[in-house]
Amino acid sequence: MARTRDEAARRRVLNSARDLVSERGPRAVTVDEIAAAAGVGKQTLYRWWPSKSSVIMDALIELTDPDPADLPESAYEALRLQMRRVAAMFASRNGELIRELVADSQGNAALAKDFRDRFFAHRRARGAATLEKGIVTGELRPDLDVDDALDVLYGPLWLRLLLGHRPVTPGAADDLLELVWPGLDNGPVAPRRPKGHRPSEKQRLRRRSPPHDD
Amino acid sequence: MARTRDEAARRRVLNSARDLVSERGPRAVTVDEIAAAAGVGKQTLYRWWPSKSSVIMDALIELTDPDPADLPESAYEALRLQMRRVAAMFASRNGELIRELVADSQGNAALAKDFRDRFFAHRRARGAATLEKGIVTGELRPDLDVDDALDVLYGPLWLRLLLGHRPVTPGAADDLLELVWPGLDNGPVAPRRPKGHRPSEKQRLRRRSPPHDD
DNA sequence: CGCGGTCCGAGACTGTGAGTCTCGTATTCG
DNA sequence: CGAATACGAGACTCACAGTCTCGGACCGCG
Repeated sequence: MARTRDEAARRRVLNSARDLVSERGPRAVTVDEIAAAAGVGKQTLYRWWPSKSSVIMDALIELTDPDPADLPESAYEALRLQMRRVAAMFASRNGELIRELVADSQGNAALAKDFRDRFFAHRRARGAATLEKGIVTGELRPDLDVDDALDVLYGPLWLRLLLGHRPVTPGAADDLLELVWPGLDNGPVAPRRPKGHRPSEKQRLRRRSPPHDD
Repeated sequence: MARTRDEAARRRVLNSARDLVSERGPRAVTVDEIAAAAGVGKQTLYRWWPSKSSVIMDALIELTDPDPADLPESAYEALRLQMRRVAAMFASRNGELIRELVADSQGNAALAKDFRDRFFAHRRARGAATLEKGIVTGELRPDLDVDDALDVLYGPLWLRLLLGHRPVTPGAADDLLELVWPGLDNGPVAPRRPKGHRPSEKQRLRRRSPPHDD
């Protein structure tokens, strides 16, 4: 006995949010602008989203969901690829969106939970799957704590994104994985660590990283 | 040919900021309240600090600077202690301040730089010193990249602080160090890894961490 | 086919709090 | 002693998230 939700309006809002935000950054975009660009009343927007940040998060999730794809068999190479993808995302315009959402999540528990459940958890599950598979194949330590390992692998990338003390590059992902690997590796047993991931002699003698260029 | 800065007023501002913020959290405190509690005009406050966040950061730095103290000889134990201290700080009321400052740093480049230079860099330098000493003594790999190692050790704690997907506890610090250690350790040579830091059999068989209780 | 409930676009309105401006007073350097 | 500047107090501006109000459009149900 009533009117149904206007799906076209929903799409216009998300598209406008995406465009405006990737053009001028999330901080500089106002709710009024998103609504006006979408040709939508503010009330319509607030009927379906609880806050501006929530709209932007929906737009972000649409932007970044495509992924799965096929991963290398080797756990090492699969992790390397996954970490590189995250690094690339952090370095892109989407990284700015993510920073902003994490910022708004401080002091907004509902948004924080939404971010964890709908954005973070998905990606984390992919990493967990890779690790668990590596444990099954014997490439990774059987007693490996998957959650701790994920924190150790991805924490540094998040730290760089949010603190900005160092850039986030694909090369950084390689270095971090290489550094952590001995703690994940199943050591002397089973399928040994893949050849070729050990650093060159030049790299091995390096102590402080020069800035990466990739 | 003029009046000088009122040092007592500066102190009153920082003390009021500290008290109010630790009582009600940084988000809930307004500039007007800080100024009123300090018995100071808002103009005086803005004459010496560029923003509310800047005031809070100054208060935080005063609160958390005391530390150096004597560290264990062993690099492993020194790192463990330092990581535990950071974990404790993150879990305390100061963790909330830090989260808030990082949040405000997104989209405020000046504050971000200030935070890195005056808060983050100090603490990071302490960790770097521990690592460098460990390299000299031969306990740590001679080709260790100190910056990468710091990111790997502390990144997970920052991630938990800012994302909130898992709690930050001293026990977590222990687990993370243990996981990363094989990548830092100088392996079969020189002063071997300290005895007693290897997990018990019960712990080694654990895959996913149960919640820590310390 | 028509009626009532809900959605819609548009935009006025409110609330809040950071940061600025003004003013009369106090201090201190020259 | 006087010009310059800091001070306390508080009024003011401004931006913007979020709410409310309208007349009109849509749609399921009877």
